[in-house]
Amino acid sequence: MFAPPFSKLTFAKKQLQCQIQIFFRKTIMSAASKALSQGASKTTNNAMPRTAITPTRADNYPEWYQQVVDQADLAETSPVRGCMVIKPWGYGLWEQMQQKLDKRFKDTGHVNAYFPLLIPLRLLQKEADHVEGFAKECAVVTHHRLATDASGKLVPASPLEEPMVIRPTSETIIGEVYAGWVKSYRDLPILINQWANVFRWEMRTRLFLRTAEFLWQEGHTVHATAAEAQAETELMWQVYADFMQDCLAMPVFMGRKSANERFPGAVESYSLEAMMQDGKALQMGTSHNLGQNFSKSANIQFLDKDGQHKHAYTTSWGVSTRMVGGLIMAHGDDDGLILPPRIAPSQLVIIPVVRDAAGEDALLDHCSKLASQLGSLSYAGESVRVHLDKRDMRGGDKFWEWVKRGIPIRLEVGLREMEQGTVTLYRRDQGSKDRITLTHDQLAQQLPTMLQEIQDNLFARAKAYQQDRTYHITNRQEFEAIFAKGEDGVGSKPLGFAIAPWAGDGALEDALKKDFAVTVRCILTTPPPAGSRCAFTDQPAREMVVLAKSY
RNA sequence: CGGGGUGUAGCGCAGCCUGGUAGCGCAUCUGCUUUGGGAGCAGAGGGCCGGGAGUUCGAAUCUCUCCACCCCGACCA
Repeated sequence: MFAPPFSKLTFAKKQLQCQIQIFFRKTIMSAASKALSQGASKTTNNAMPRTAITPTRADNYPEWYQQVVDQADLAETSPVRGCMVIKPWGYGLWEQMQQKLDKRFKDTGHVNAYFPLLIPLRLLQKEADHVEGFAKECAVVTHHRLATDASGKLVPASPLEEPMVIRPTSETIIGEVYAGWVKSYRDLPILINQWANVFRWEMRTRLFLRTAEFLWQEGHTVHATAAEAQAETELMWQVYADFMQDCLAMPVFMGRKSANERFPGAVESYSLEAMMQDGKALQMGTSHNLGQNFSKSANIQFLDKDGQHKHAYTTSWGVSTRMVGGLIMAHGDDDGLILPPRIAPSQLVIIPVVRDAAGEDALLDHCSKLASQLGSLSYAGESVRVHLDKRDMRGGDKFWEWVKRGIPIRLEVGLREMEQGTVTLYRRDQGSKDRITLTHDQLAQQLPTMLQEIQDNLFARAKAYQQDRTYHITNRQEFEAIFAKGEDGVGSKPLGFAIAPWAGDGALEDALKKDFAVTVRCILTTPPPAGSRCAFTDQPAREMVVLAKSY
């Protein structure tokens, strides 16, 4: 066994500096290179507990995020620039989100429909602000055929008379269609949602957080009055908030968007802002009151009860696969993903501990029965989702794989448990070695409660973190304590959200963005305390804003 | 679109300066040993070295030229 040249280690220097130093001293070089090539620490040193994910959140948050996406088997980059492959465990998460949201949409009177992927250029052209907002990031289809050139290569042929854009969002095409549907006040309201993919030519992409193509839902509604449209916008905003808190166990700040941050073409945008564990904000969803902007550009008119032709009022609202990224960064730890039970694709995994072939069949049979027994229980109005992991792998590998995937509960069942009629249970919201032994009856009795405990626990943790990192500030010095970098590259307070009385304008927002990379995430609905003054301009405060760095 | 970098086995890399047709770790497969935790030992399979052209007896290595991707900026759910 000889030591490999140091250069071999350089690529991972950043993540593994600490480990490398230890390894060098101990000259366990084979262990080190093994660890490096797996992108995971294999240290056996007690002084530094081994984590399933390397680096840790504290060491390198962005890299930790990428590793979790990889190690939890959620998604990977694809051969297509900027586009991801969502793998079954990641897609399962999205399916759970879809299911829960869809129910809420239906419960509030909406129905689903589907509109075309391609949008003729002239439609996009119609709304000026909208054009300006999306023009730079559209993929454009210009040909409708492929031909082979002299060298046998496929080349686009037959140019389209009018190019089409791949929808970056569907306001324009849906507006065009709605214009044909709406004639009378009797046709209103229209309450439609679409589950779809959209495409935006993003410069820099990160799995789930910003990819060129992503999956989302977009609700598009039409109303007879401004008040109805406003009510719809706020209703769906609230539906999102309930979903995020109840299912994703994520607390959010809710507020209006400033003119700078508003959706192109909207009169008012309302957002939900969640805090990630690095103190940065992630916009989890938006609900827009589009006023008459799109109904005028698409000519959505109706004959009202009073015999007058009027332009309708429209709204749109959406959330995307980006929420998966938010979920990872809100709940994950240094051992990987942690999933709230309500949206976990599987809530419980049974890992049979097989010692030798002798008892294997009986054990698997025993576990299958246990799985169906547990699967017949219900939690949060649904059957408990149980997975039996029968794969022919070593137990330890399976154990850690499920830790990294974030499954809420792991059960181990070996011959010993089988004989005793017990299981060994581990909760993902507790230490990876913390286990309890339960009889089947105890388990069946306690499981639903335990799932809810995990759900509540995750929310409470996220909420505590959010509150801990939310600072109420009244002046610029307090702002800079959070966001201005000192000599060591960090502020004197941990990065987080600042809530400030505000009387600023777009120019001030631009300045804060330029100097501190901080933006107004949203304008809270709560008014500023009487007599309070803007933290930056010292003018009488108009409103309270949430300031943060964001994804 | 500006600045920098990288393309060698599934993944991560070495080899290139000083040309002699390819190596390491992990992963994979097989056997034995292990087994309440992310194994051990032994063996095996896997690469026209991003594409093309040139120099040369000979190119992963030198020259030219394309192409792709990554990082930093401008943009964003």
